[in-house]
Amino acid sequence: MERATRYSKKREAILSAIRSSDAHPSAEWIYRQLKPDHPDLSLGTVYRNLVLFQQQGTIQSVGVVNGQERFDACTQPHSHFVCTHCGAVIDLYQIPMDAGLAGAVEEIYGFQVERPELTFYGTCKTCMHQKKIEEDQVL
Amino acid sequence: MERATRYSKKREAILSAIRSSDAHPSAEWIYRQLKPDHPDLSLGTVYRNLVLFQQQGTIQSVGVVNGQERFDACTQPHSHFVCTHCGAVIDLYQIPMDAGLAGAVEEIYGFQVERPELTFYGTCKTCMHQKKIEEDQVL
DNA sequence: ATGACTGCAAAGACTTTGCATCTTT
DNA sequence: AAAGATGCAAAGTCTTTGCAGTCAT
Repeated sequence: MERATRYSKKREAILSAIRSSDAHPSAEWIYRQLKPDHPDLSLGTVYRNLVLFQQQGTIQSVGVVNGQERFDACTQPHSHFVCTHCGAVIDLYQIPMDAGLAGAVEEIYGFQVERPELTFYGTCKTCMHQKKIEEDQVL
Repeated sequence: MERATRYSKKREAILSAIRSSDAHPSAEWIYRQLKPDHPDLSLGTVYRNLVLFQQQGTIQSVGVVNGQERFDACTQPHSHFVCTHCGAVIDLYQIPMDAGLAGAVEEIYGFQVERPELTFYGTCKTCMHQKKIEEDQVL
């Protein structure tokens, strides 16, 4: 038995905020983003709706970065890059995920794969420049 | 200037606990594992050493599962399976990671890749059996 | 009117940290 | 003796939740 879902202005705004960003926002980011136009928005509502969207399959978590869970409105399989310096999460649409691997996992190990995730951790362009500047200053 | 590290019995025990398990333990798991033989061990020490091991490159985080960070003493690139039902994290040594992709990310996007991570989320064998039993009971 | 949605604040879970004490070198 | 490592407990962060009031249907 599923619980009925009603329309809610704030829910719509929350989903819209996620969809309009490619930064893979956190709950806190969404909250700060919407607070000016929705002064009575509460963080609890953001969290509750994030749970709902995930249950619906409308959004997906892309993992926890620096202690905060990050979300993606694009639920098609695609790769990500996570900058370990600034915490940026960036879509890598040009890096293909081998579609056959999920099937291989199911065959070889007998697991049921719901979602593959290919993520690269490292330093983004901006932070590389920043690091270079800092190094030059020290030398 | 680096800070010197001295020998410590507990540090050794913590690393050994991680190395002797293939379950990708959490801080809590390590703590409970060692507590019987080290009654005066504190959770803070476990956390502090986990940070140290990661800085040294001795261990790696494999991400946060059900709110708890999980660690791996095997720092060679290899794939993982995460069961979203029981939280198990399992090595997939037979699922190769395309070694060329990291290079492609660096070339195409100009990022510096330090670590690729290929993870499959789904239901493990044990939980699939469990689910089947539950479904049969309902019907 | 009913049941879903929300704000608010308290509670929870996990992790970090300050300080006094103990260990290693 | 000097500096690192630890225990303990408090504090910090992020997230969840109970309850009373509000809103959609």
